[in-house]
Amino acid sequence: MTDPKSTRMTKQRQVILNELRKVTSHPTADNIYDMVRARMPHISLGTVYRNLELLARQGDIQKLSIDGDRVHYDGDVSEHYHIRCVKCGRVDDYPVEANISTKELNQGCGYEVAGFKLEFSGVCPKCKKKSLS
Amino acid sequence: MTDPKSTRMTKQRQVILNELRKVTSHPTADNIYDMVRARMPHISLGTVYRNLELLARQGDIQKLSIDGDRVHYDGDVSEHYHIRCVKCGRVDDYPVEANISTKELNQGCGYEVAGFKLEFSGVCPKCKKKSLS
DNA sequence: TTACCTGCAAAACCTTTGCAAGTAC
DNA sequence: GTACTTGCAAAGGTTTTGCAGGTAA
Repeated sequence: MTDPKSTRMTKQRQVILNELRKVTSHPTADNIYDMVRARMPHISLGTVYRNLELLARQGDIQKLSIDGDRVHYDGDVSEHYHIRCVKCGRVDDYPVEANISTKELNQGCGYEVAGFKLEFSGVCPKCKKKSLS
Repeated sequence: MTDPKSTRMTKQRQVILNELRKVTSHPTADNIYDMVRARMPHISLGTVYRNLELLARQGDIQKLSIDGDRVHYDGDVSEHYHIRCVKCGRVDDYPVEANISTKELNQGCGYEVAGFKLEFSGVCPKCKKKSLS
């Protein structure tokens, strides 16, 4: 896939973006496919993937791809961090300040450092309850 | 796959561990398959995956699964961080101190926090050169 | 009008798994 | 002897892609 020179706001793209901005649940591509199909039954999964990729490249959404498991998407592009449940895979926002300044980054091993990813892991409230019973 | 009650040090497992400890290159399962096949031509890729999983669960090696791309493995289990080249996917050690204390972690959003993953991204020296020409 | 985009289905890709034979302990 | 492990090959699940017809600007 090569980058297009310009992009168009198609109905599909708009609906995907809307649905994603509407929730705080960090859905996977498949989740988003389901959400969007409720409004647009004939959309294809391929289109969902193509648009998520494009929107992420444009900076309209965020791709959360930490930890091997499948990719999650976030309509909130402001700087914040996440926590993933090791039992069920659920992803939530995690309010913490990371004092890693990007200024001090360009010092190691010859890389042109661009940024970092930080993700927490743990057991979510629901799974905590479940393991008690 | 359920955890075995005890594990045996098979030749395959030993060679995989040796090869991984020998390098600092953070290879993927496929890379390791190639490395091991040089010494043990009949080993199967399935065996490599099974052993990497098991060794990681035992804490003998580290699984680096940040950032969507395929999983890399690290024979060095001491605490340190990594940087991944956004162009070629290469993974190197990145010497930085992260002052995120695990004590302050159990405060957010009802999770039982277990840990965090931190990975840097940038352009590696080779790819920097390439993009200049 | 013309890139860009879509739906569909097939392909690609990495990883996991079932099974019968082999092996560490 | 008996779990644990292997090689092989097939299956699994997610993501990507080719193509011909559609559509935003």
